Amino acid sequence: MNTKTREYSRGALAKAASVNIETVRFYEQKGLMPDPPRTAAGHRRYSQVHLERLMFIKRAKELGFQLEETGKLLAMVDGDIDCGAVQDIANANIALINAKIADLMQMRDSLSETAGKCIGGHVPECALIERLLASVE
Amino acid sequence: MNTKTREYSRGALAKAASVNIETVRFYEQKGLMPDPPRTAAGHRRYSQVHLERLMFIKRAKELGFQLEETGKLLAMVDGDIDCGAVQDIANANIALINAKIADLMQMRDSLSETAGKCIGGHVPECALIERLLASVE
DNA sequence: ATAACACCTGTAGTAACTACAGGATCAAGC
DNA sequence: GCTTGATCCTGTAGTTACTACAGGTGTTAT
Repeated sequence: MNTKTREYSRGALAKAASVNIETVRFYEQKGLMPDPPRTAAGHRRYSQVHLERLMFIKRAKELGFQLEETGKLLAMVDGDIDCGAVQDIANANIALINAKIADLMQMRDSLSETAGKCIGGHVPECALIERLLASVE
Repeated sequence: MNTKTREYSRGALAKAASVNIETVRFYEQKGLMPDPPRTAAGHRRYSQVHLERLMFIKRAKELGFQLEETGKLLAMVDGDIDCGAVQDIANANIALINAKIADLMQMRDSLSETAGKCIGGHVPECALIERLLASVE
């Protein structure tokens, strides 16, 4: 537990969380981050709370959550946490990720199989191009 | 070989290739598809050549090529084919796909490991939320 | 003739940012 | 106290690969 209440400018917050400075503003626009208090001149002043929240979003992203799902998770953190609901969101995401992986593996296998037949060089007989041309009918 | 020179409206072409009708216009805007001849009233008239090209783009997409790369492949089809250059594009794409797969697998493994610890129910102790909250410092 | 459909254009929306431009403010050094 | 350079502010546009509308014109079938 740290009781020290550090403050951050937008740039400092972004740096502390290792995200792009513009991303912070973007998350505010999207409602994922709260509008921070401002200095008299209108500069944003963030606290540790904001940094935690930004890190939360970043970690969720690293686990493949879309911002919309991340928003749902944050809403639960703000309200009350339903571990069952969280599990549902997680499982849906796992299914989505698995589908993407399957798609990509299909692409890769198909592509590398064809590309493996390429003989190289400046010639008109190219296995990959032939495959893509595969005339209609 | 079919010598029958069928003609297609935009909708018919899209249907023949199983792509969205708007996608055809989009590919024309991007320069991947040539501007087709028009009827007196300005309606596009496509031929078999256009259908072949649209199918080419569709197949390239199925192999994971971005439109820009697909454009390069098409340029070679229009000019002269360098199988070595095609191979390079293909290999770059395979590397890209593999990187995406690795990323997604990392996400999935990490996520399913954590989600597996969730006990479900309407409780505050949620393994996934805990992990995302992981306080700073 | 009229209805229903397909086509035309331009524009805006999607996801998740990123990158300006043009101006205001801040912090540090002298 | 003043200057200078960094950082901040806002609004807006660009990225990828489409998709979806609105409001109007053309085509086709009955």
